[in-house]
Amino acid sequence: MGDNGRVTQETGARRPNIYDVASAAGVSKSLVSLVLRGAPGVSPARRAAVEEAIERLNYRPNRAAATLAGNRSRTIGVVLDDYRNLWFVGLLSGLHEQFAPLGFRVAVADPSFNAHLDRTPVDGLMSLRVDGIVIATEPSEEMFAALDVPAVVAGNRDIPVPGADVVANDDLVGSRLAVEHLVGLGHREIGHVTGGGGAARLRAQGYEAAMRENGLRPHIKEGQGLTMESDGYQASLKLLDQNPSLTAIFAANDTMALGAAGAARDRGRRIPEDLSLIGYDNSPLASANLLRLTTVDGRNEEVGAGAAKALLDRMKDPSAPLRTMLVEPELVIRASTAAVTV
Amino acid sequence: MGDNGRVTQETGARRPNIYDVASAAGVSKSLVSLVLRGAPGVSPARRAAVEEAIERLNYRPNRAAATLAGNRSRTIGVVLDDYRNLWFVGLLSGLHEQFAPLGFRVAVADPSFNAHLDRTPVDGLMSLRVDGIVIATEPSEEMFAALDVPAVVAGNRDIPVPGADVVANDDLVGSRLAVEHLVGLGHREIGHVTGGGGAARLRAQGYEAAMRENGLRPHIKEGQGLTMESDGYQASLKLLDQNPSLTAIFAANDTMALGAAGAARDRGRRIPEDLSLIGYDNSPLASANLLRLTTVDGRNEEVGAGAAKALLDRMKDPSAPLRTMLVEPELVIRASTAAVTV
DNA sequence: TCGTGTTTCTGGAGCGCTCCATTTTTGATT
DNA sequence: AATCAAAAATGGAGCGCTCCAGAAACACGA
Repeated sequence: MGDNGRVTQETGARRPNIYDVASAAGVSKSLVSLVLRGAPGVSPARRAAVEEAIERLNYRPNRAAATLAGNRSRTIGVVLDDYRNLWFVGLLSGLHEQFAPLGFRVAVADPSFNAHLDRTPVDGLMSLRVDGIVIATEPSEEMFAALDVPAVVAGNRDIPVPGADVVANDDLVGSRLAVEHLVGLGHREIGHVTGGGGAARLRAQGYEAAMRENGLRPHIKEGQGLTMESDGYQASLKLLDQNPSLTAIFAANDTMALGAAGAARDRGRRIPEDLSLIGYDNSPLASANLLRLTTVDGRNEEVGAGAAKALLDRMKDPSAPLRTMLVEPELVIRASTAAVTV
Repeated sequence: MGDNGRVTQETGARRPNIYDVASAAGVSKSLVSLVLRGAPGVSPARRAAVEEAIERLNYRPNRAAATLAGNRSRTIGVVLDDYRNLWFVGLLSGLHEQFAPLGFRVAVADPSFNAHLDRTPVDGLMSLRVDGIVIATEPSEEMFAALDVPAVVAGNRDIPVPGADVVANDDLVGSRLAVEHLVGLGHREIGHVTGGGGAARLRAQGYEAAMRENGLRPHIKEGQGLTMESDGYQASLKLLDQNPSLTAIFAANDTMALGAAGAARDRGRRIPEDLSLIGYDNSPLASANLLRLTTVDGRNEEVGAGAAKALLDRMKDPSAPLRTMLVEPELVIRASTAAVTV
């Protein structure tokens, strides 16, 4: 008993391996391996027999063994910084879209988790023997010290990196889009709220340049912490209090824009009637009906797809010169910006 | 040249393995293995020698080999459903907090990714040879078909599961907290917006029961799709239009509450003056200054910690009876609810 | 000095695959 | 039917570890 038909793994029952499948299908283990990897040059009859045996035994390949034997994991590691900032969602789907058809998996690591076991998330991925790494957080020296496979930095382009290609949206252009949209609506007194972190730095820089080009005086307020909602709120309050003539705020990202919207509400400024507001990222937040936020779309899916391509190129030719690829951002106009009322 | 001091891995240079470390430290590979695993009973002198060699050679253990040889990966897999619904963030940190000290990693899989390579995310984790699985999405039959290690379902408790413990917040109690808070503020006409999915179903059920207990008539409106912002918006619009006398809305989660807030604004209802609003999850969204949303905190960190404990218990004793553990939710009162004005 | 237990250290076997060189089978062409 | 190239299938070696049984080193009292 307990052994009939489809095998339900009971305690102690050894998991079937490639040899079990081979003998069940009446072929060699090597042939099973070929079928598993979808290799060409296997006769349809044998392939079907192997597949049937796999199904019947409820066989699952052991990826640890495959990785060890092949010295490659067919996995791409992605280093994230914070799950709460949703820009990575598009990035992941762009990466996945490119890698999946090639048989590569995408594995995610974030710095806060597993910190006890590895010095950096890169360490963790290295010991998984990933075939490539996408760094979607602010890159640091020690990450690159541990690096041993092709890498590409996605999203951050202000920090010079020793040995990685860079793919990002063009934050400078994005900021210009935002400023010019507001200027086109007649705004002259435009504030910017920002925070720590690479992309934010570039966005502030782009804002400042665009303002000067338009002959306008920049007003930048940096939140205490990073680029969270509360930082956007605090910075916006200060901005509004110090410059009552402000008619528009450009926030370094949508989350900070949410904070800015809170500050506007608390200061009795209606959006967009009394204050235009514009964000960055085109996150799910921006399309919420309460905000209907005009925002800069960094096209993170394209950034992800570009990162995937850069990684694949580098895996083919590790000695090719390092490249930086910039994705052109787009302005998404919703209801949080309006012509300035005199 | 290119061989001085700290070894920077060049193309073609074989990665150091446990034997390289052993001979560099003048010990056996077995001793290196012991040091790597932090085993007791290694003399301080040898331990130091090994650690020095590891550092000098820039050695990284090969987890594939360790997993294969030990027939365990010291990794717990987590199946997520959607990165955009942030309730999982607390869950992950609760899980991690418990597992990290025990030397277990936490690996995340989500259904949409790697779908081409595996039939279910559980398949993917199984071939990684995870030592346990936390299912943080709506469990399905086929997930359990592939299962071969201890599993616990976290967050969803309405679906009966064949072979897994369940840890969740008590949605029925949470809904009651919400309704009673509103009733205490004098509300009688309280609507509920909900959507598809297990937790939502229970929350609606709890709402209905609590309403009836208080002698009130329930008003439930389900969005077209799932439990996203737009579903909350649409359902709330209908609710408000059909029941103009409504003074409060309880949303199945914070994201839907954001949608409800949009609907309220579009119908000229101020929050909380004209309409009280209450959410569920206590996500980062709820604390945003624009919303200051009263919400039910499902205490996801505790759910995560509980799931970890359940999993560890089951790893020790696979034959123990299945358990369901419920975490008591808490009401977080912010500024979106107020006494009803007559 | 010699046991005798305890702690520390070691070599061998084997985990389940991939890769490769080789063998077997197939099928086209004389 | 004989020959030969191409296609399909195979067996062996080895990836880098863990685990285990046993060897070596050490501690301590008789």
